[in-house]
This record gives sequence, C-alpha cells and structure tokens, in this order.
Amino acid sequence: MRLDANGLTEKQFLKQYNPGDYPRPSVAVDIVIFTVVDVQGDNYRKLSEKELRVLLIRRGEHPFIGQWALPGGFVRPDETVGEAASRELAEETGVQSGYLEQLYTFSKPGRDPRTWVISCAHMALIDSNRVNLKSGSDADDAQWFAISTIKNGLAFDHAEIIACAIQRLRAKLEYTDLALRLMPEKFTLTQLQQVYEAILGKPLYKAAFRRKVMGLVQETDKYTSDKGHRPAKLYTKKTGE
Amino acid sequence: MRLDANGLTEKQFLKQYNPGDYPRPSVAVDIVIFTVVDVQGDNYRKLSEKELRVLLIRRGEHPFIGQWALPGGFVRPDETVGEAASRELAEETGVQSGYLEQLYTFSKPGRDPRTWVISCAHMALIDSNRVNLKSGSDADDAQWFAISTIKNGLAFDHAEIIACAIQRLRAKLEYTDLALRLMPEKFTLTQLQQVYEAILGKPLYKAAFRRKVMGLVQETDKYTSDKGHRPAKLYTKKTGE
DNA sequence: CTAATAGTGTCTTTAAGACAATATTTG
DNA sequence: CAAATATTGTCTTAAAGACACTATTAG
Repeated sequence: MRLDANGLTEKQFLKQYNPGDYPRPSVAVDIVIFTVVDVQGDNYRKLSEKELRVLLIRRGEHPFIGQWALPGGFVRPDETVGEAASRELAEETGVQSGYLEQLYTFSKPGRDPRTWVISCAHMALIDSNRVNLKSGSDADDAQWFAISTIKNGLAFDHAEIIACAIQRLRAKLEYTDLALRLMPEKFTLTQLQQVYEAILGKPLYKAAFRRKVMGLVQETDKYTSDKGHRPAKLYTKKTGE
Repeated sequence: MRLDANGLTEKQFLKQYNPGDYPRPSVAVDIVIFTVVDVQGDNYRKLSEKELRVLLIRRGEHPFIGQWALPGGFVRPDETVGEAASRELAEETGVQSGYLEQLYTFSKPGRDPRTWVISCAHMALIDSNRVNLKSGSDADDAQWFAISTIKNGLAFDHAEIIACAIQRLRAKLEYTDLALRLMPEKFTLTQLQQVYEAILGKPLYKAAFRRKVMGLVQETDKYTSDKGHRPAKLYTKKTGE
C-alpha cells in the first residue's frame, strides 16, 4: 500500500480529494448523420440516382437562431461520448442501432459564443428507409440536405465538422465496408455502385467495382423485377466469417 | 435582427446567458510520444537496429502513485486541445515543433477515480536526437519504453490509449510520409526501412520499399562514410511541391 | 424491336512481392 | 580478400483501369 507525500493511501486520498477550481468546459457531441436517398428520374425505365445527404436542424434559440446546425447535445457524467451520440441519434431519428464513429474533437475557444464548449464530433450512417424524423425540443425543423447544397452559414463550426466527416467517409469507403451501412437489407450491385459514386463524386468502372465489392457482399436467390430491363440479382451484407 | 421567444436579440441573449448547472467534466490531453532509437549491436561492421519507443512518466501522486502513465495535462479555456497537447509536449521533451495529431477522445465514466475527466488523446512523433527530457512537477521519473515491453499495469486507461496510437501509426505508415517525422535531417534509405520495419514489426522487401518511398524523399549529394561497407546515399524529406 | 440495365470477358497498366546479381567500402 | 551493406534488375503476382461484348427484361 503505497503512501503519497502526505502519508495517505490511495483510498484516503480519493476520499479527501477536492476537484478544486480548475475551469471546466461543457462537453457536447455533434453528429453528422449521413444517408443516401433516391432522386427520382423522369423516365420509367431509368434507374433513380442516389444522393448523399446530411441531417440538419434549424435552431429555434439563440445563438445562431434560425440557422441550420448539426444535431447534438451535452454529455452526461454517466455515459461515454459515444453513448451520448447514440442517445442523440435515437432522439433525432428514431434509429436505435446503426453505424456510429467518433470523428474528431473540436475545441477552438469561442466556437460557442455562450460559454466554453468542447464538442466531440461523430459520424453516423443510416439507411434512409429506417428513419423516422422527430423534431426535438430545441429544434423547430429538421431536414436532409444534399452535401453539395450545404453552404457556409451553418451555426457554430458545423460546416467544418461536416467537411471533416465527408473526408473521413470518402477515405474509409476505399478500404472498408462502410457503404453497406447506408444500404437497405437487400440491394443490387448497381445500387451499391451508385452509392459509392454519390459519395466519391466520380464515376467508377463497373467491372472493377464488382470485383472489389464481391468480398463484402453475399448473393441471395432473389432478383429485382418489373423494371423495363434485365432483372438484377439482390445481395446482402456479408455476415462475419 | 432575429429575436427569440423572449424577444431578445442574440447580443442581449448572450449578455444575460447563464451557463447554469449542467455538470461539466475536466478535459485533459494525454500524449503518446513516439520516437525511434538505435539499439547498438556488437559488431563494428553491422548496422544498429531501430526500436520504437513511447515516453512514460512515473506518477508521484495518487491516484496510481508509482505507476507509469502518459504525459498530459488539463486543457485551459484559452486554447484548443491541440495547443494543450503541444504545450505539454514541449514541457516534457523540450521539443517545440514536431508532428502532433489528435487520436481519439476517451470518456468512459470512472476512468479517472478522482472525478469526471474526459481525455483527448494525441500522438506525437519526434526525432530522438532533438529530445531533452525534463522531469515535470507531477512526475518523479520519465523514461522511454519499447512498445514490446509495455505491460498492463499502466495508470488510468493509458494502455488502451497506447494501443490506439500504435494502430493509427501503423495504418498511416502505409499511405503517408509519417515515418519521416521520426527521422533526423539526413538519413539513408536503409535507416528509413529499419524504422518502417520496427513500427510494422515485419521485414519488408528492399527493392519494393525503395520504389515506394522514392516519392517521399529527396536525394542529397552526401554519403555515409567510415563504415565497413559501401557508402550509402543520404536523403532528406521531400519538401512540398 | 427498342431502350435500358445486368453481367462478364479481356487486354492494359500499375504496384507489390520475391529473389538475385552487382557495386563499394574498411580492416 | 572477407564481411557487410548499397543499389539495381527482373520475373512474378495481384489489383485496378479501361472498354466492349453479350444477356435479359417491359412495353
């Protein structure tokens, strides 16, 4: 039982410990929630295109009242930042499970004009079919924005956070199966390729793409039907081996 | 000038704003400082081997008194977490510049037995020749540890933080020029290869390695000398193009 | 048949893996 | 010369890039 300079054991030390007067920040989480939606075309034979979107909430209070902001909230003492993000994600979208990843912690002094707030940014990926938007207490509107239409003029440093998330998402697309977190239960390889293309913002070669993702998906015995063209085989996410 | 539900402008709102009673954590930074050192061989002709090491500090106070811990400290209201990490890095090693990257924010409740502390972990890479170790106020010893000799038994969750840093470092070696941050001003390609091998923990093929790093380095007109073998050309980090 | 997508074949290009041969140096 | 490292050459393998061809469907 090692004693410190005052002759205290660890137990005794902790009992008399006083957090003292070091200044403490509020710690928040902000979540960049991505989804991919179909953008309907005009031709009944043509496939719908895919578009990457981010959920934003219009602020109903100062500061930045009326401006769009990322969903988020404060971290509680009995939870990790990841748990706080998961809780906020469920509150905003109704999605209980789903992919959630810690991105980066933003801490520039003055980033919140009210007080000292450090924000641990997260990224979430959800299948848009499962979403059930709810307007929260501190929001009077929630809306999906195509990433190409997000201007500056977002609240706080949220434009920077979104840029960080897009960069991470694009990088991880190349060497993980992250894209599958945006897909419905069953999907075609062309749909999956459209999701990759929407996120990367560039066309991919079909043959090479299929070679690459073959390792990530599992074929089913189902096919699409009632389209004006050859049916496509439906795939699911490959389950862990 | 948009007013809120109480008829206040943003300026008025901020003036009357009261941070309230939300609980706030202390926010700290912990830094995994990597360096690579020569491990002297016995044969005058043989090259020295390289070893990846991490700086740890023996705690002189409760909690975890006597155990080894990462250098770190609390974040101040007038700085970012990166600036706090940079300040602590300079305090511990005397290194003013150098590579510093935010890793991950650790926040499991109870990770610090004193009080609610969230830690934003960073990773630093420094050339061991520039280091000038100083023992800080809350440390009675500082020492470099080979990553293979780090056991469990570290203070707090620092073993987990180090594991996270090693994983990040290994991943980034493959697609960045991070290894060059560990090198002295001038170095041979074999020395650089030894650094890669020490970090990855596996041998690399010489010809393929050279092809790969040729894009990252710039040759000089200097050579090694006084070794018992053919002189090697010295290279420097390629400057931005 | 037509327009559209699905799926495959294959040639080229590039990068990495795997060895091995040749070049220099100092004691 | 001997022992050691330095540097380059080249064959093989694997993955990605780039096109083009064939297959299948609803209307």
